[in-house]
Amino acid sequence: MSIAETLEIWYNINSRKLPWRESVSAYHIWLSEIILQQTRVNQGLAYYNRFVERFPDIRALSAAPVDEVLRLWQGLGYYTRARNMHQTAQMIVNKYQGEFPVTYDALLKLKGIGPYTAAAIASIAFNEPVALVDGNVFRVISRLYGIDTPIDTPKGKVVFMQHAQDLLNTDNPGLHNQAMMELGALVCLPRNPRCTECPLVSHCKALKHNTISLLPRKSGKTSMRERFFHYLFINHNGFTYIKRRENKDIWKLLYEFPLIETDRETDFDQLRQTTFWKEFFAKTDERVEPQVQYFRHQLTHQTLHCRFYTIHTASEPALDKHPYLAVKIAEISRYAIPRVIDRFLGNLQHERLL
DNA sequence: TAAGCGTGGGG
DNA sequence: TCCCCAAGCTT
Repeated sequence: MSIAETLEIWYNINSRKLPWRESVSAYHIWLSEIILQQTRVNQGLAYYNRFVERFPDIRALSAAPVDEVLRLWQGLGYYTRARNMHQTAQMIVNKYQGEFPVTYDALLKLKGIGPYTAAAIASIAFNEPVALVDGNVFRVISRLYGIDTPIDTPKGKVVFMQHAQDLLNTDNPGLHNQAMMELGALVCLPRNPRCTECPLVSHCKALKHNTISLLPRKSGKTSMRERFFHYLFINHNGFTYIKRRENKDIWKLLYEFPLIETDRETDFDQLRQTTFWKEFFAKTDERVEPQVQYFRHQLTHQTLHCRFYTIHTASEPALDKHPYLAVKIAEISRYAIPRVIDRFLGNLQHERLL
């Protein structure tokens, strides 16, 4: 029996039951694939269900304001995915009469759809014989064939893509692709893989050569940046102030409190000397609560040191130079906010309940 | 082309 | 606690 045949038999017995696997609609496949980019099934599942319920079809999604889409996406990370997904929905409704393109090449042209997602939709929804390569497939193939070419290089992408395409069962490409990923997700794990349960154990070069723990190989080299965020949580008669991040940085289009960013640890006195502070509080007297809440927030290539200063003011801060939005504190939940601000607000609520 | 983009879970 | 990793894409 071929590797592909063995794999499919295993998949038909062992695959997880997941909501998007109940559907063959390109919309559902697309939605799940965008959500699952760099995201575990367990983390994305609830988001998928919420999106399908709120936006049952692509027209509903295209008609929503981007702020609502981001609010629903809040907490999932990589927010560009939500913006691109929304734009693509509008493109498909306005230019393609609400119908997805049906080929890999055409799908690839849409925003937020790269080689992986185009192959996933084309093979699963439209039965096109294109292999896909994601993190799971890199792992399975590198071990199966004992390939130590680094996966995070242009050459690596070519090499692994070729092997994946050679291995593809063109009779049922969608099933085959999902089976490859499922094997990586359930059996061929990054650490402590379950080789005794693996249907391909007799074919596995890495197991034979005892190189499982060395594969897949990565070229490495990543740098870490430290940033210091000082958030001003204003309370003026139950109102606080927020603004949408518009620049090319993290959390684009998410809302946040007035922010003073520094490139090193900064104490409170230094903060009060900043131009922003002087301008912002020029017209009012600020009373800062003594306890400052600190959160260390870890991103992939940045460590954020976030301090939240709760500040009561007698009158409204100067909004002419700094166009912040006044919102009732109880109504912040209407806006999409970064996880670390959500954590801060959660702490507040928790303390008040105690 | 390499760097940047979030968050949560697990070892 | 720290580091790795996860159904990748964009610029």
